Amino acid sequence: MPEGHTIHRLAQDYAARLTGTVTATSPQGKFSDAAALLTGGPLRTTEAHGKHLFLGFAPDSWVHIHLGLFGKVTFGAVPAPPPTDTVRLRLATDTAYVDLRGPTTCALITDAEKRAVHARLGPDPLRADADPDAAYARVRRSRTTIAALLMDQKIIAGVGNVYRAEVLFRHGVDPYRPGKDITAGQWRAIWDDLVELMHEGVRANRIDTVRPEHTPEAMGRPPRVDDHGGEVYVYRRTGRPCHICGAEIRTAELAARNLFWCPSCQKP
DNA sequence: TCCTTATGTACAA
DNA sequence: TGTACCTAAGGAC
Repeated sequence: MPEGHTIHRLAQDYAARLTGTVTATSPQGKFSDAAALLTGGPLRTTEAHGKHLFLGFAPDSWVHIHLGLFGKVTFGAVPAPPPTDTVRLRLATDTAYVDLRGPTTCALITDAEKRAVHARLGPDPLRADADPDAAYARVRRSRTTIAALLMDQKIIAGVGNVYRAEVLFRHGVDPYRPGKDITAGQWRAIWDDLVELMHEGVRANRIDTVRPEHTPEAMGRPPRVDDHGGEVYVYRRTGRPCHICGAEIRTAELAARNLFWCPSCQKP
């Protein structure tokens, strides 16, 4: 379930679990040749930028992974069970194994190709080298809606449909507001909030965006469970009451994705 | 057992 | 804007 926090967490987990000599296989078949090249070497380093994951093996040799909408990674201890035939890449050591299924990208690339991936991505709130002003320089010039801009990985890397909906709610911003009408102060607040929310997402390995004062307990309401594993204000809550004002959460399709917002808390 | 849906992206027209 | 791609879970039959 991949937004940027998932990928940064995977970078940490791959590095922590795969120490020592690695054996690589591709039961599904599409990565067999590359797996043979990786086998016998150590996993030297891992890195994430937005939703892109890089596993560093030999010098000038990286596995570039993008999970897309369906990709999943599962970790386990040896003895590893026989892989199912959908496992694109299994990396195994003496003590652990990691299975990758359904990625949109899994390719062996060079340093230069990796640099090209970084070059087409915007700043990532989870990276220390990120420059929020570089993102705002593009946002403030754009007539495109802020909802679409937040999903554009060239502008800001790592935000997906959940963080997009939730951060706009938290700042009371109408998703249809054009980028050029977002003030520098608003952008800074949104960025700083994403930094905090996404770091918490890496730590917890899920997306929680509800402030302590708005939890069901704090508001004297029955406990609730959002079906994607985190506590949120608007994502996939179409037709249900806003946690703050009680208005019905709305949904609409925007650039082939579902957008969720509270029409009362996020007025035009 | 079939159909829908999903936290994504790239490419063609 | 539409379509293709990759997988699995949940719900309707």
